[in-house]
Amino acid sequence: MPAVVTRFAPSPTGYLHIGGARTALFSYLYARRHEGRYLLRIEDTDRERSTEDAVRAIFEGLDWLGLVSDAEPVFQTQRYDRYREVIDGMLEAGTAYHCYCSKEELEQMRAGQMARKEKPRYDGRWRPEPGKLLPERPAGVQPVVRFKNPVAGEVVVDDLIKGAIVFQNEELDDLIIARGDGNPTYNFCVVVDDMDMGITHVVRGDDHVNNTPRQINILKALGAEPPAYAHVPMILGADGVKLSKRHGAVSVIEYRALGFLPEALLNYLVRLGWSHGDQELFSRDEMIRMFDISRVQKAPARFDMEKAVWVNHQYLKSADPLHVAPELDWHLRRIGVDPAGGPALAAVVEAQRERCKTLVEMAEKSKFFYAELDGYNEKDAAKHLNAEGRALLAELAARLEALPQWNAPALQEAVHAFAEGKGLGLGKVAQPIRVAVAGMAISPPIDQTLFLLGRERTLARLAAAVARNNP
RNA sequence: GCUCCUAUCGUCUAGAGGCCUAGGACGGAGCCCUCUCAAGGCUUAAACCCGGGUUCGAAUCCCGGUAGGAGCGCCA
Repeated sequence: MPAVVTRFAPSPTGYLHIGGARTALFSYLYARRHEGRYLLRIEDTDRERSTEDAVRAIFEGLDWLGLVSDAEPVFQTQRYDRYREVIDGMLEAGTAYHCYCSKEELEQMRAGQMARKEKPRYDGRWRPEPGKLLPERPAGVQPVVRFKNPVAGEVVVDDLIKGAIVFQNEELDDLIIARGDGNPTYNFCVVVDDMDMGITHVVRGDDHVNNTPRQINILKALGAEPPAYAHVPMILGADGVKLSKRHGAVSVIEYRALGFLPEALLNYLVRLGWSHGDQELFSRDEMIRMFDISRVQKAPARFDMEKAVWVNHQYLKSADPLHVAPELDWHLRRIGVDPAGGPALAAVVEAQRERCKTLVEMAEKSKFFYAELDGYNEKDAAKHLNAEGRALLAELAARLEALPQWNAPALQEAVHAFAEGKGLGLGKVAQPIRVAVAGMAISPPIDQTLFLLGRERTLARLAAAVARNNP
Protein backbone atom coordinates (compact mmCIF):
# COMPACT_ATOMS: atom_id res chain seq x y z
CA MET A 1 0.00 0.00 0.00
CA PRO A 2 1.61 3.26 -1.06
CA ALA A 3 1.88 6.00 1.53
CA VAL A 4 0.09 8.45 -0.70
CA VAL A 5 -3.10 7.95 -2.68
CA THR A 6 -4.76 10.95 -4.30
CA ARG A 7 -7.75 11.26 -6.55
CA PHE A 8 -9.35 13.62 -8.99
CA ALA A 9 -13.13 13.54 -8.72
CA PRO A 10 -14.96 15.53 -11.37
CA SER A 11 -18.70 15.44 -11.79
CA PRO A 12 -19.67 14.81 -15.40
CA THR A 13 -21.99 17.73 -15.93
CA GLY A 14 -19.86 19.35 -18.65
CA TYR A 15 -16.44 19.52 -20.20
CA LEU A 16 -13.16 19.35 -18.27
CA HIS A 17 -12.69 22.83 -16.91
CA ILE A 18 -9.25 24.44 -16.92
CA GLY A 19 -9.46 24.84 -13.14
CA GLY A 20 -10.33 21.19 -12.79
CA ALA A 21 -7.36 20.32 -14.97
CA ARG A 22 -5.05 22.18 -12.64
CA THR A 23 -6.53 20.45 -9.63
CA ALA A 24 -6.01 17.13 -11.39
CA LEU A 25 -2.44 18.13 -12.17
CA PHE A 26 -1.66 19.05 -8.57
CA SER A 27 -3.25 15.85 -7.41
CA TYR A 28 -1.23 13.86 -9.93
CA LEU A 29 2.02 15.63 -9.09
CA TYR A 30 1.55 15.15 -5.39
CA ALA A 31 1.03 11.44 -5.85
CA ARG A 32 3.98 11.06 -8.22
CA ARG A 33 6.23 13.13 -6.04
CA HIS A 34 5.59 10.79 -3.15
CA GLU A 35 5.63 7.65 -5.27
CA GLY A 36 1.98 7.16 -4.61
CA ARG A 37 -1.07 6.50 -6.72
CA TYR A 38 -3.34 8.94 -8.50
CA LEU A 39 -6.89 7.79 -9.04
CA LEU A 40 -9.92 9.02 -10.90
CA ARG A 41 -13.48 9.00 -9.67
CA ILE A 42 -16.51 10.12 -11.60
CA GLU A 43 -19.07 11.72 -9.32
CA ASP A 44 -22.20 11.05 -11.25
CA THR A 45 -24.78 10.80 -8.51
CA ASP A 46 -26.69 13.73 -9.95
CA ARG A 47 -28.73 11.65 -12.40
CA GLU A 48 -30.37 14.74 -13.84
CA ARG A 49 -27.25 16.58 -14.94
CA SER A 50 -24.66 13.87 -15.50
CA THR A 51 -24.22 12.75 -19.07
CA GLU A 52 -22.15 10.20 -20.89
CA ASP A 53 -20.96 12.87 -23.27
CA ALA A 54 -19.52 14.74 -20.34
CA VAL A 55 -17.78 11.60 -19.11
CA ARG A 56 -16.23 11.21 -22.53
CA ALA A 57 -15.22 14.87 -22.68
CA ILE A 58 -13.50 14.59 -19.31
CA PHE A 59 -11.60 11.49 -20.32
CA GLU A 60 -10.64 13.13 -23.59
CA GLY A 61 -9.25 16.18 -21.80
CA LEU A 62 -7.39 14.14 -19.22
CA ASP A 63 -6.03 11.89 -21.94
CA TRP A 64 -4.78 14.82 -23.98
CA LEU A 65 -3.01 16.21 -20.93
CA GLY A 66 -1.64 12.84 -20.00
CA LEU A 67 -3.22 12.85 -16.56
CA VAL A 68 -4.54 9.35 -16.70
CA SER A 69 -5.56 7.41 -13.64
CA ASP A 70 -3.35 4.69 -12.18
CA ALA A 71 -6.35 2.39 -11.89
CA GLU A 72 -9.76 1.89 -13.43
CA PRO A 73 -11.89 4.96 -12.73
CA VAL A 74 -14.56 4.58 -10.08
CA PHE A 75 -18.13 5.53 -10.94
CA GLN A 76 -20.25 6.47 -7.97
CA THR A 77 -23.44 5.28 -9.58
CA GLN A 78 -22.02 1.77 -9.49
CA ARG A 79 -21.56 1.87 -5.77
CA TYR A 80 -25.10 2.45 -4.56
CA ASP A 81 -25.29 -0.88 -2.77
CA ARG A 82 -22.24 0.02 -0.79
CA TYR A 83 -23.59 3.45 0.15
CA ARG A 84 -26.86 1.94 1.28
CA GLU A 85 -25.01 -0.56 3.37
CA VAL A 86 -23.09 2.18 5.14
CA ILE A 87 -26.21 4.26 5.69
CA ASP A 88 -28.03 1.30 7.22
CA GLY A 89 -25.09 0.77 9.50
CA MET A 90 -25.18 4.37 10.63
CA LEU A 91 -28.92 4.27 11.23
CA GLU A 92 -28.37 1.23 13.35
CA ALA A 93 -25.47 2.76 15.22
CA GLY A 94 -27.47 5.92 15.84
CA THR A 95 -25.05 8.24 14.02
CA ALA A 96 -27.77 8.99 11.48
CA TYR A 97 -31.54 9.32 11.69
CA HIS A 98 -34.67 9.73 9.61
CA CYS A 99 -36.09 13.19 9.05
CA TYR A 100 -39.65 13.64 7.78
CA CYS A 101 -39.48 17.32 6.95
CA SER A 102 -40.89 18.23 3.57
CA LYS A 103 -38.97 20.43 1.18
CA GLU A 104 -41.53 23.16 1.74
CA GLU A 105 -41.04 22.96 5.47
CA LEU A 106 -37.29 23.30 5.05
CA GLU A 107 -37.66 26.21 2.71
CA GLN A 108 -39.80 28.00 5.26
CA MET A 109 -37.23 27.29 7.90
CA ARG A 110 -34.50 28.78 5.76
CA ALA A 111 -36.49 31.83 4.81
CA GLY A 112 -37.27 32.55 8.44
CA GLN A 113 -33.65 32.24 9.47
CA MET A 114 -32.45 34.46 6.66
CA ALA A 115 -35.02 37.06 7.65
CA ARG A 116 -33.69 36.94 11.20
CA LYS A 117 -30.13 37.27 9.77
CA GLU A 118 -29.15 33.87 11.03
CA LYS A 119 -27.13 31.29 9.14
CA PRO A 120 -29.68 29.07 7.42
CA ARG A 121 -29.56 25.56 8.81
CA TYR A 122 -31.61 22.56 9.78
CA ASP A 123 -33.04 23.05 13.26
CA GLY A 124 -32.81 19.42 14.30
CA ARG A 125 -36.49 18.86 14.86
CA TRP A 126 -36.25 15.15 13.98
CA ARG A 127 -32.94 14.62 15.69
CA PRO A 128 -33.36 11.98 18.37
CA GLU A 129 -32.00 12.86 21.79
CA PRO A 130 -32.34 10.99 25.06
CA GLY A 131 -35.64 11.99 26.63
CA LYS A 132 -36.72 14.07 23.63
CA LEU A 133 -40.16 13.57 22.16
CA LEU A 134 -40.07 13.42 18.36
CA PRO A 135 -42.93 14.82 16.27
CA GLU A 136 -45.55 12.50 14.90
CA ARG A 137 -44.54 10.95 11.60
CA PRO A 138 -46.56 12.43 8.78
CA ALA A 139 -48.24 9.88 6.57
CA GLY A 140 -46.93 9.26 3.08
CA VAL A 141 -43.63 11.07 3.50
CA GLN A 142 -40.47 9.27 2.43
CA PRO A 143 -37.94 10.35 5.06
CA VAL A 144 -34.45 11.49 4.25
CA VAL A 145 -31.52 10.33 6.30
CA ARG A 146 -29.55 12.94 8.18
CA PHE A 147 -26.13 12.66 9.73
CA LYS A 148 -26.08 13.32 13.46
CA ASN A 149 -23.37 15.91 13.69
CA PRO A 150 -21.73 16.55 17.06
CA VAL A 151 -23.22 19.63 18.72
CA ALA A 152 -20.19 20.76 20.63
CA GLY A 153 -16.47 20.97 20.17
CA GLU A 154 -14.55 21.92 17.09
CA VAL A 155 -13.14 20.39 13.97
CA VAL A 156 -9.68 21.37 12.84
CA VAL A 157 -8.85 20.97 9.18
CA ASP A 158 -5.10 20.89 8.87
CA ASP A 159 -4.97 22.08 5.33
CA LEU A 160 -1.74 21.47 3.44
CA ILE A 161 -2.14 24.73 1.57
CA LYS A 162 -4.12 27.02 3.82
CA GLY A 163 -2.90 25.87 7.19
CA ALA A 164 -5.14 25.08 10.16
CA ILE A 165 -8.79 26.03 9.73
CA VAL A 166 -11.04 25.74 12.77
CA PHE A 167 -14.78 25.15 12.63
CA GLN A 168 -17.14 25.06 15.57
CA ASN A 169 -19.45 22.07 15.51
CA GLU A 170 -22.33 24.27 16.58
CA GLU A 171 -22.02 26.01 13.21
CA LEU A 172 -22.65 22.75 11.43
CA ASP A 173 -26.12 21.30 11.00
CA ASP A 174 -27.26 17.77 10.33
CA LEU A 175 -26.80 17.33 6.62
CA ILE A 176 -28.82 14.96 4.50
CA ILE A 177 -26.87 11.88 3.50
CA ALA A 178 -29.68 10.04 1.74
CA ARG A 179 -32.55 11.51 -0.20
CA GLY A 180 -36.19 10.57 0.16
CA ASP A 181 -35.77 8.06 -2.65
CA GLY A 182 -32.94 6.43 -0.76
CA ASN A 183 -30.16 7.72 -3.03
CA PRO A 184 -27.09 9.02 -1.26
CA THR A 185 -25.89 12.62 -1.55
CA TYR A 186 -22.56 14.06 -2.51
CA ASN A 187 -21.00 14.75 0.87
CA PHE A 188 -21.75 11.22 1.93
CA CYS A 189 -20.52 9.46 -1.21
CA VAL A 190 -17.27 11.38 -1.09
CA VAL A 191 -16.62 10.20 2.41
CA VAL A 192 -17.39 6.56 1.71
CA ASP A 193 -15.40 6.55 -1.51
CA ASP A 194 -12.37 8.28 -0.08
CA MET A 195 -12.44 5.77 2.74
CA ASP A 196 -12.90 2.73 0.50
CA MET A 197 -10.37 3.89 -2.08
CA GLY A 198 -7.80 4.42 0.63
CA ILE A 199 -7.34 8.09 -0.26
CA THR A 200 -4.69 9.62 1.96
CA HIS A 201 -4.62 13.12 0.48
CA VAL A 202 -7.62 14.95 -0.85
CA VAL A 203 -6.54 17.64 -3.29
CA ARG A 204 -9.56 19.63 -4.48
CA GLY A 205 -10.92 23.08 -5.21
CA ASP A 206 -11.24 25.41 -2.25
CA ASP A 207 -14.95 25.75 -2.84
CA HIS A 208 -15.02 22.57 -0.77
CA VAL A 209 -13.44 23.89 2.42
CA ASN A 210 -16.78 24.42 4.07
CA ASN A 211 -17.76 20.82 3.37
CA THR A 212 -14.64 19.46 4.93
CA PRO A 213 -15.55 19.59 8.63
CA ARG A 214 -18.78 17.71 7.97
CA GLN A 215 -16.95 15.10 5.96
CA ILE A 216 -14.43 14.70 8.73
CA ASN A 217 -17.23 14.24 11.24
CA ILE A 218 -18.84 11.54 9.13
CA LEU A 219 -15.52 9.82 8.71
CA LYS A 220 -15.03 9.87 12.45
CA ALA A 221 -18.54 8.49 13.00
CA LEU A 222 -17.58 5.67 10.67
CA GLY A 223 -14.47 5.04 12.69
CA ALA A 224 -12.19 5.99 9.82
CA GLU A 225 -9.09 8.12 9.89
CA PRO A 226 -9.67 11.35 7.91
CA PRO A 227 -7.26 11.97 5.04
CA ALA A 228 -5.10 15.06 4.75
CA TYR A 229 -6.64 17.90 2.77
CA ALA A 230 -5.20 20.42 0.32
CA HIS A 231 -7.63 23.00 -0.97
CA VAL A 232 -6.39 24.72 -4.08
CA PRO A 233 -7.77 28.16 -4.92
CA MET A 234 -9.75 28.68 -8.05
CA ILE A 235 -8.69 30.17 -11.36
CA LEU A 236 -10.20 33.51 -12.28
CA GLY A 237 -10.66 35.09 -15.68
CA ALA A 238 -8.44 37.98 -16.77
CA ASP A 239 -10.98 40.39 -15.30
CA GLY A 240 -10.72 38.80 -11.88
CA VAL A 241 -14.14 37.24 -12.10
CA LYS A 242 -14.81 33.54 -11.90
CA LEU A 243 -13.82 31.87 -15.15
CA SER A 244 -16.81 31.21 -17.36
CA LYS A 245 -17.78 30.73 -20.97
CA ARG A 246 -17.77 34.42 -21.69
CA HIS A 247 -14.01 34.47 -21.07
CA GLY A 248 -13.45 32.39 -24.17
CA ALA A 249 -11.74 29.11 -23.54
CA VAL A 250 -12.57 27.31 -20.31
CA SER A 251 -12.65 23.77 -21.56
CA VAL A 252 -9.29 22.04 -21.72
CA ILE A 253 -10.02 20.64 -25.12
CA GLU A 254 -10.56 24.13 -26.49
CA TYR A 255 -6.90 24.79 -25.80
CA ARG A 256 -6.00 22.10 -28.26
CA ALA A 257 -8.07 23.87 -30.87
CA LEU A 258 -6.38 27.13 -29.91
CA GLY A 259 -3.04 25.60 -30.84
CA PHE A 260 -1.57 24.64 -27.50
CA LEU A 261 0.72 21.73 -26.86
CA PRO A 262 -0.58 19.76 -23.88
CA GLU A 263 2.72 19.93 -22.02
CA ALA A 264 2.77 23.69 -22.47
CA LEU A 265 -0.69 24.08 -21.03
CA LEU A 266 0.35 21.90 -18.10
CA ASN A 267 3.44 24.05 -17.59
CA TYR A 268 1.40 27.22 -17.59
CA LEU A 269 -1.09 25.69 -15.20
CA VAL A 270 1.51 24.44 -12.75
CA ARG A 271 2.99 27.94 -12.51
CA LEU A 272 -0.41 29.42 -11.91
CA GLY A 273 -0.48 29.39 -8.15
CA TRP A 274 2.73 27.51 -7.62
CA SER A 275 6.36 28.37 -8.06
CA HIS A 276 9.84 27.09 -7.55
CA GLY A 277 12.07 30.14 -7.20
CA ASP A 278 12.32 31.98 -10.47
CA GLN A 279 11.93 28.95 -12.70
CA GLU A 280 9.27 29.27 -15.38
CA LEU A 281 9.69 26.16 -17.48
CA PHE A 282 9.42 22.67 -16.07
CA SER A 283 9.63 19.33 -17.76
CA ARG A 284 7.20 16.80 -16.40
CA ASP A 285 10.00 15.15 -14.46
CA GLU A 286 11.00 18.45 -12.95
CA MET A 287 7.43 19.19 -11.97
CA ILE A 288 7.21 15.87 -10.22
CA ARG A 289 10.54 16.28 -8.52
CA MET A 290 10.02 19.87 -7.44
CA PHE A 291 6.32 20.08 -6.74
CA ASP A 292 5.67 21.05 -3.15
CA ILE A 293 2.03 21.44 -2.35
CA SER A 294 2.68 23.58 0.71
CA ARG A 295 4.01 26.23 -1.67
CA VAL A 296 0.80 26.50 -3.59
CA GLN A 297 -0.60 30.00 -3.37
CA LYS A 298 -3.56 30.60 -1.05
CA ALA A 299 -5.16 33.27 -3.17
CA PRO A 300 -6.91 32.68 -6.48
CA ALA A 301 -4.98 33.44 -9.67
CA ARG A 302 -6.05 34.95 -12.95
CA PHE A 303 -5.64 33.16 -16.21
CA ASP A 304 -3.37 35.21 -18.47
CA MET A 305 -3.67 34.11 -22.07
CA GLU A 306 -0.62 36.14 -23.13
CA LYS A 307 1.64 34.29 -20.80
CA ALA A 308 0.07 30.94 -21.60
CA VAL A 309 0.81 31.62 -25.26
CA TRP A 310 4.38 32.58 -24.41
CA VAL A 311 4.86 29.29 -22.58
CA ASN A 312 3.42 27.48 -25.55
CA HIS A 313 5.89 29.21 -27.82
CA GLN A 314 8.76 28.14 -25.59
CA TYR A 315 7.64 24.54 -25.95
CA LEU A 316 7.12 24.86 -29.68
CA LYS A 317 10.65 26.18 -30.02
CA SER A 318 12.34 23.50 -28.00
CA ALA A 319 10.21 20.41 -28.48
CA ASP A 320 11.26 17.54 -30.69
CA PRO A 321 9.88 18.43 -34.15
CA LEU A 322 8.84 14.83 -34.57
CA HIS A 323 6.65 15.20 -31.53
CA VAL A 324 5.08 18.42 -32.77
CA ALA A 325 4.52 17.12 -36.30
CA PRO A 326 1.35 15.12 -35.53
CA GLU A 327 -0.17 18.14 -33.82
CA LEU A 328 0.59 20.31 -36.86
CA ASP A 329 -0.95 17.60 -39.01
CA TRP A 330 -4.10 17.77 -36.89
CA HIS A 331 -4.29 21.55 -37.24
CA LEU A 332 -3.63 21.57 -40.98
CA ARG A 333 -6.42 19.10 -41.59
CA ARG A 334 -8.61 21.18 -39.36
CA ILE A 335 -8.28 24.09 -41.78
CA GLY A 336 -8.83 21.84 -44.75
CA VAL A 337 -5.24 21.27 -45.79
CA ASP A 338 -3.96 17.79 -46.57
CA PRO A 339 -0.26 17.69 -45.74
CA ALA A 340 0.37 14.62 -47.88
CA GLY A 341 2.63 15.30 -50.86
CA GLY A 342 4.28 18.33 -49.29
CA PRO A 343 7.46 18.72 -47.27
CA ALA A 344 7.97 16.62 -44.16
CA LEU A 345 5.97 18.09 -41.30
CA ALA A 346 8.85 17.89 -38.88
CA ALA A 347 11.00 19.96 -41.26
CA VAL A 348 8.28 22.59 -41.50
CA VAL A 349 7.94 22.63 -37.72
CA GLU A 350 11.64 23.28 -37.45
CA ALA A 351 11.52 26.06 -40.01
CA GLN A 352 8.45 27.75 -38.55
CA ARG A 353 8.63 27.27 -34.80
CA GLU A 354 10.43 30.52 -34.10
CA ARG A 355 7.76 32.69 -35.60
CA CYS A 356 4.70 30.78 -34.41
CA LYS A 357 3.38 31.01 -30.90
CA THR A 358 0.60 28.54 -31.48
CA LEU A 359 -0.06 25.61 -33.75
CA VAL A 360 -2.98 27.50 -35.25
CA GLU A 361 -0.55 30.16 -36.32
CA MET A 362 1.90 27.57 -37.58
CA ALA A 363 -0.77 25.87 -39.65
CA GLU A 364 -1.88 29.18 -41.15
CA LYS A 365 1.65 30.21 -42.03
CA SER A 366 2.57 26.80 -43.39
CA LYS A 367 -0.50 26.29 -45.50
CA PHE A 368 1.31 27.47 -48.63
CA PHE A 369 3.70 24.53 -48.47
CA TYR A 370 0.84 22.13 -49.00
CA ALA A 371 -1.93 23.93 -50.82
CA GLU A 372 -2.07 26.13 -53.87
CA LEU A 373 -2.09 29.84 -53.14
CA ASP A 374 -5.53 31.31 -52.82
CA GLY A 375 -4.36 34.73 -53.99
CA TYR A 376 -1.79 37.13 -52.63
CA ASN A 377 -1.92 39.36 -49.64
CA GLU A 378 -2.89 42.55 -51.42
CA LYS A 379 -0.67 44.95 -49.60
CA ASP A 380 2.34 42.70 -49.90
CA ALA A 381 1.72 42.08 -53.58
CA ALA A 382 1.31 45.76 -54.32
CA LYS A 383 4.59 46.48 -52.63
CA HIS A 384 6.73 43.64 -53.92
CA LEU A 385 5.11 42.25 -57.05
CA ASN A 386 5.24 45.50 -58.93
CA ALA A 387 6.84 45.78 -62.35
CA GLU A 388 10.27 46.03 -60.83
CA GLY A 389 9.80 43.02 -58.64
CA ARG A 390 8.35 40.93 -61.44
CA ALA A 391 11.28 41.73 -63.69
CA LEU A 392 13.61 40.60 -60.96
CA LEU A 393 11.66 37.39 -60.47
CA ALA A 394 11.69 36.58 -64.17
CA GLU A 395 15.45 36.79 -64.27
CA LEU A 396 15.91 34.93 -61.03
CA ALA A 397 13.56 32.15 -62.06
CA ALA A 398 15.78 31.33 -64.97
CA ARG A 399 18.79 31.08 -62.68
CA LEU A 400 17.00 28.86 -60.22
CA GLU A 401 15.73 26.64 -62.98
CA ALA A 402 19.29 26.09 -64.09
CA LEU A 403 20.41 25.07 -60.63
CA PRO A 404 21.82 21.54 -60.69
CA GLN A 405 21.00 20.95 -57.03
CA TRP A 406 17.84 22.01 -55.18
CA ASN A 407 19.02 22.40 -51.64
CA ALA A 408 19.21 25.22 -49.11
CA PRO A 409 22.90 26.12 -49.50
CA ALA A 410 22.65 26.17 -53.29
CA LEU A 411 19.51 28.30 -53.16
CA GLN A 412 21.06 30.64 -50.64
CA GLU A 413 24.11 31.01 -52.84
CA ALA A 414 22.05 31.60 -55.96
CA VAL A 415 19.83 34.26 -54.43
CA HIS A 416 22.76 36.02 -52.80
CA ALA A 417 24.77 36.06 -55.99
CA PHE A 418 21.81 37.34 -57.92
CA ALA A 419 21.21 40.21 -55.50
CA GLU A 420 24.86 41.09 -55.44
CA GLY A 421 25.08 41.06 -59.19
CA LYS A 422 22.22 43.50 -59.30
CA GLY A 423 23.79 45.64 -56.64
CA LEU A 424 20.75 45.16 -54.46
CA GLY A 425 20.30 44.31 -50.81
CA LEU A 426 19.05 40.82 -50.16
CA GLY A 427 15.74 42.19 -48.96
CA LYS A 428 15.02 43.71 -52.35
CA VAL A 429 15.13 40.25 -53.88
CA ALA A 430 13.89 38.05 -51.07
CA GLN A 431 10.66 39.92 -50.49
CA PRO A 432 9.29 39.56 -54.02
CA ILE A 433 10.19 35.87 -53.92
CA ARG A 434 8.42 35.50 -50.64
CA VAL A 435 5.22 37.05 -51.84
CA ALA A 436 5.39 35.03 -55.04
CA VAL A 437 5.78 31.66 -53.34
CA ALA A 438 4.07 32.17 -49.99
CA GLY A 439 1.46 34.68 -51.02
CA MET A 440 2.59 36.99 -48.27
CA ALA A 441 5.68 38.76 -46.98
CA ILE A 442 6.10 36.31 -44.12
CA SER A 443 7.95 33.03 -44.34
CA PRO A 444 11.02 31.26 -42.99
CA PRO A 445 14.42 32.33 -44.40
CA ILE A 446 14.19 32.36 -48.15
CA ASP A 447 16.56 29.46 -48.82
CA GLN A 448 14.65 27.20 -46.45
CA THR A 449 11.33 28.34 -47.82
CA LEU A 450 12.29 27.50 -51.38
CA PHE A 451 13.94 24.26 -50.45
CA LEU A 452 10.94 23.05 -48.47
CA LEU A 453 8.50 24.18 -51.10
CA GLY A 454 10.39 22.22 -53.73
CA ARG A 455 11.62 23.00 -57.21
CA GLU A 456 8.45 22.40 -59.12
CA ARG A 457 6.17 24.44 -56.91
CA THR A 458 8.68 27.25 -56.57
CA LEU A 459 9.20 27.65 -60.28
CA ALA A 460 5.49 27.43 -60.99
CA ARG A 461 4.73 30.14 -58.46
CA LEU A 462 7.50 32.40 -59.67
CA ALA A 463 6.14 32.05 -63.19
CA ALA A 464 2.63 32.80 -62.01
CA ALA A 465 3.85 35.91 -60.22
CA VAL A 466 5.76 37.11 -63.26
CA ALA A 467 2.70 36.61 -65.44
CA ARG A 468 0.53 38.54 -63.03
CA ASN A 469 -1.01 41.68 -64.47
CA ASN A 470 -0.24 44.94 -62.88
CA PRO A 471 -3.07 45.87 -60.57
C1' G B 1 -26.96 38.07 7.08
C1' C B 2 -23.83 34.07 9.11
C1' U B 3 -19.33 30.86 8.68
C1' C B 4 -14.72 30.24 6.35
C1' C B 5 -10.74 31.99 3.20
C1' U B 6 -7.55 35.62 0.81
C1' A B 7 -4.46 40.35 -0.03
C1' U B 8 3.65 42.09 -3.31
C1' C B 9 4.32 45.63 -10.29
C1' G B 10 -1.47 45.41 -15.18
C1' U B 11 -0.81 39.63 -14.73
C1' C B 12 1.89 35.07 -12.62
C1' U B 13 5.18 35.17 -8.73
C1' A B 14 10.30 35.51 -5.36
C1' G B 15 10.47 37.00 -0.39
C1' A B 16 10.14 32.37 5.99
C1' G B 17 12.25 39.78 10.75
C1' G B 18 18.02 42.71 8.79
C1' C B 19 20.76 39.72 2.42
C1' C B 20 15.07 44.73 -0.17
C1' U B 21 17.62 50.81 -3.23
C1' A B 22 11.63 44.69 -3.06
C1' G B 23 14.10 40.02 -7.46
C1' G B 24 12.32 37.07 -11.86
C1' A B 25 8.71 36.05 -15.81
C1' C B 26 4.57 37.60 -19.21
C1' G B 27 2.83 41.96 -21.22
C1' G B 28 4.35 47.51 -22.26
C1' A B 29 8.14 51.24 -23.94
C1' G B 30 13.01 52.04 -26.21
C1' C B 31 17.60 50.50 -28.58
C1' C B 32 20.72 46.78 -31.17
C1' C B 33 20.79 42.71 -34.71
C1' U B 34 18.28 41.50 -39.40
C1' C B 35 16.18 38.93 -46.39
C1' U B 36 10.30 39.28 -44.10
C1' C B 37 7.89 37.80 -39.76
C1' A B 38 10.05 36.26 -35.72
C1' A B 39 13.74 34.84 -32.44
C1' G B 40 17.76 36.82 -29.66
C1' G B 41 20.60 40.68 -26.84
C1' C B 42 20.53 45.16 -23.94
C1' U B 43 17.93 49.21 -21.43
C1' U B 44 13.52 51.02 -19.08
C1' A B 45 8.68 52.20 -16.55
C1' A B 46 5.75 49.49 -13.06
C1' A B 47 3.96 46.68 -6.68
C1' C B 48 4.42 45.43 -0.56
C1' C B 49 -4.41 47.42 0.48
C1' C B 50 -4.95 50.94 4.88
C1' G B 51 -4.21 51.88 10.18
C1' G B 52 -2.27 50.48 14.66
C1' G B 53 0.98 47.58 17.54
C1' U B 54 5.54 43.91 18.69
C1' U B 55 10.84 44.78 17.70
C1' C B 56 17.02 48.11 17.68
C1' G B 57 14.75 46.73 12.83
C1' A B 58 8.82 44.51 9.42
C1' A B 59 6.65 43.08 2.69
C1' U B 60 7.56 39.29 6.41
C1' C B 61 4.84 38.53 13.29
C1' C B 62 0.03 40.27 16.02
C1' C B 63 -4.64 43.13 16.09
C1' G B 64 -8.27 46.06 13.64
C1' G B 65 -10.29 48.01 9.27
C1' U B 66 -11.11 47.81 3.95
C1' A B 67 -11.66 45.11 -0.39
C1' G B 68 -12.34 40.55 -2.92
C1' G B 69 -13.82 35.42 -2.88
C1' A B 70 -16.12 30.70 -1.31
C1' G B 71 -19.93 28.18 1.25
C1' C B 72 -24.70 28.24 3.76
C1' G B 73 -29.46 22.52 -1.56
C1' C B 74 -33.15 15.95 -0.96
C1' C B 75 -26.27 20.07 -6.68
C1' A B 76 -21.53 18.28 -6.98
